[in-house]
Amino acid sequence: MANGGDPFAIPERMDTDTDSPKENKPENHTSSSSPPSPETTCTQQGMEGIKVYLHERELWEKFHEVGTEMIITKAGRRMFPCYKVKVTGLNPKAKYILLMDIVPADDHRYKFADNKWSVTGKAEPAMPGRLYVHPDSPATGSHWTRQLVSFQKLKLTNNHLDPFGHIILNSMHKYQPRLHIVKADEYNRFGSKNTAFCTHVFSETTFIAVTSYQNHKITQLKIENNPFAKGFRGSDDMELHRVAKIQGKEYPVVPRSSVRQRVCPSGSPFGGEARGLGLHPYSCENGLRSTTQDLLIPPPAPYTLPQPDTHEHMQVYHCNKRKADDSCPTAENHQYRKPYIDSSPSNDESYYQPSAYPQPPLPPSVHPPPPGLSDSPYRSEAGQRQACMFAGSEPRLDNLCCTSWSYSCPLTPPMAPMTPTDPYTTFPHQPYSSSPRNAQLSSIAHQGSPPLGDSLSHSQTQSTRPHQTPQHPSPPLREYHRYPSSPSPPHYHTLHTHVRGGVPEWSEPT
DNA sequence: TCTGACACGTA
DNA sequence: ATACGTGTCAG
Repeated sequence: MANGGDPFAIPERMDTDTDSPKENKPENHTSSSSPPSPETTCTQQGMEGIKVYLHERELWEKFHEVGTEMIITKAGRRMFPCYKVKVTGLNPKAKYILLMDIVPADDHRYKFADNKWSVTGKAEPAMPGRLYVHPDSPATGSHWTRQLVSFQKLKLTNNHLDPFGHIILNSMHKYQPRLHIVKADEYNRFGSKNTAFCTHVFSETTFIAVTSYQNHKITQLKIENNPFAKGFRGSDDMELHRVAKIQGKEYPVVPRSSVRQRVCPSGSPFGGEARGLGLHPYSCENGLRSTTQDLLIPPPAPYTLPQPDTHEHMQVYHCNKRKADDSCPTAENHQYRKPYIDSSPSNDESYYQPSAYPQPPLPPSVHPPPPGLSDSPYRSEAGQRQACMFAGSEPRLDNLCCTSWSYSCPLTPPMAPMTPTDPYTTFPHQPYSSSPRNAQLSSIAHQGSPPLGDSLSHSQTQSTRPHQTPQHPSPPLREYHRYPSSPSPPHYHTLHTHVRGGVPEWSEPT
């Protein structure tokens, strides 16, 4: 195993990709010059025609060719390149929830040695899947298509007990970010039998989580392209010196950015010889579409996440921040804002609020938002709201409901055997329960949810080109165990964003 | 491997 | 000016 192939490559992907990618490119294609390719296409009940284009794909590809690394820290670290997409094909009047999750790309643990990544063992149990709901959600198609949708505020952490709602990852493991577009119903809810959603995967966004950069090439790419790292950029001369130095020659002047690692002149370390990891430079293809059921189906054992039981494992966070998301301005009328964590850390992160949580089981009907939810801070603070996070062993979009966040235990059986070592199996998530909202949410959570799966309609698409093993013909997602078809965990998640009078008015900034 | 103080940069 | 996003570096 191992590296033999391409560590970076994603194991079987659902490749049903079909649609030809590079065809219709929207004008707005955010990514500059390159192949436009509509990286994705959704097809299904109301989701057909939706296309998603990865912004700055060329930049992603540069990183991908080298083997993208994303730093994970206890406090949470943003991703760079930032995950931004251009979405087209949405019904201007319909409301959608856009969210992301990051799933294991495979079952391996990696190491970086000899200037290349290689498999060094079996992956740790997957962290509970957390969903990062774009702070503008829910919003109209018009809103989402008007401008780039940025997930720049999303943060990655290696803290399994992270209280901020950041996405939890294991260091030295490879991951695949995914974007989900969920259609909300007229009440801004979703999760009903007819809820439609589609999933978009850009293979060039796969990365290995690290606590410190391993490949110096990646460090340099980050420094060269991330504005916040400008301080580490050196002059050309310095760069020359730096390079020379790392190559073994000594020079008097060395930029700060200089380093601890040697540059590897050839090829991408990632995948060792697997230069062509198969993953890169391709435009995304679309076409993957699975039925609702596919998504609902629990991932194969290997991929499964812990606990079947759990409410305790589900978490939904909502982040209310003081500032509007840079790229995603939102409504200004917030009425509420409060930290949900007692011991909240001082930064604004403290405004993340887990909306739902483990709680006692509840009544089945989730849809009418539980009292109180309507007033929840969620909606309010729209302008400040940063994002919502969902967490669970395996989030399931199909269970999301957008009027309030909540989850319930699924009918679905546990996805898989829980791993004893999984921290989440035992982590109580107590911190969150302090929030009233949480209580309410939780109250909704856990109820048995209808087998949404069956009726849930959605479509999935994947931008990646089919590479490697096309052996799995159909339900791509399911076959890939480390790559669940949907963020679906064993629980039932419901998202409720405050609704007033039935239909919240998410203002759409211009 | 991982952590946290640090300088330096953006916004 | 403040807040906070960066990689560095020593431990």
